[in-house]
Amino acid sequence: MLLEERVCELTGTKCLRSLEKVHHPVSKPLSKTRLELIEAAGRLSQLVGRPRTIGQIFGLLYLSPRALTLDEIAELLEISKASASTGTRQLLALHAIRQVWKPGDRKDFLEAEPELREVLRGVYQLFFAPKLTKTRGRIDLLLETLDGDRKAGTIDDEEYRFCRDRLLQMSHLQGKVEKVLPIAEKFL
Amino acid sequence: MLLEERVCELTGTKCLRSLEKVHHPVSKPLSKTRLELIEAAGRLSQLVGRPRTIGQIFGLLYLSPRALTLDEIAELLEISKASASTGTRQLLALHAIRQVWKPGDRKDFLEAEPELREVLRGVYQLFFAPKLTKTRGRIDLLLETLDGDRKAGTIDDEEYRFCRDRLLQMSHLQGKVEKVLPIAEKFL
DNA sequence: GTATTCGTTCAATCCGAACTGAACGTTCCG
DNA sequence: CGGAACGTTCAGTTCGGATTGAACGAATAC
Repeated sequence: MLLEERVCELTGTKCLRSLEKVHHPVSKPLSKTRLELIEAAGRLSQLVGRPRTIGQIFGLLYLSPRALTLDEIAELLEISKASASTGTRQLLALHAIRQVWKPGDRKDFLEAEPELREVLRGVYQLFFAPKLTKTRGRIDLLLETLDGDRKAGTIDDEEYRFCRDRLLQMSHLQGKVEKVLPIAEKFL
Repeated sequence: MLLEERVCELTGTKCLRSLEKVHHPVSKPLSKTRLELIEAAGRLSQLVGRPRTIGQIFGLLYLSPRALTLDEIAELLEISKASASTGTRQLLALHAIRQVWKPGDRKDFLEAEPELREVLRGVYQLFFAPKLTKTRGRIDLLLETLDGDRKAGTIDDEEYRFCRDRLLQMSHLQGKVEKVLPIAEKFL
């Protein structure tokens, strides 16, 4: 096997790293279905601007009949344990997955929240909703900034009225979105 | 000024490129309000996984009392004309901005769609809706793949039933989302 | 005709987020 | 006590998408 000696620049310690595409010995090969869902979930995840790993981990767990450990996740997805750790913690924060403990085993076992509605709810409540309320504050701030701009003489009256009108429109839509989304969620 | 000679690797032609941070001579400095909205729109854009430039261009145009040309957009946002071009074309595809032509001027003038609801509608219809229907197809395909997995003996009956159940749940939620979103849009 | 002035396209570069290996803190076991 | 087995953290690297300069085609101007 082709190997490369690497020196950790921080500590000076050495390690060997394989240059070949290592084929991790998978405990039990994943079915085609699971592999495809993992890929699809990964794409979906990065479609909405999240790291691909997050989606992959959830996809893996969602089709997993039993809870998996961090090491199993890392092995099955062929990612580092570090990635698996950060990914699972993010998913835990979103309430998309849960930790379960098995008696007599120190490992954390992870399983997907089975109710997809809850997952969506978590993503909305903990990810989108905060951004929405922040946006509201920012628009209000912009209206003040605009008044400042006029007083400072940076803009003329026509531009002032124009911008004010548009900012108010933004504020209006923002308010409606904030009202409609929770209602829509009820109908899922 | 610090200059660097660069040779285009494709054609062998040479050019000088400034290494200093060039401070473009802005035709008319933007007001603080517009600058802040541009920044916020840029962040919002990359929050949902789109390039920052897209949001910035829309933000600029939305608070612009008059339509702007490609060159003005590039100059005001301090981005290349190439970026401005690709960005505006994406926004045009989403119906978020429009082209207007002024008699006796060869340039394209660009202005934001004033009705934000229309912008949202465009983003949904032309960006999200296609992904949603594709997802439906993909879930159906996964159900077939799952049958294949069982026949191939890759999975046992228990795993088959488990995965089938979860895939059906996905299908169910997907259907509901596809129904609810257009209705929610009506209420904006 | 040739020379500009547009917008677009494309290979190459750049940049930042995602990922990684190694170190670390903790807990459990002998 | 070690030391092994965990999960987490962090500096450093990788990598893919955003961005760019240059080339290009089309339309106009001279």
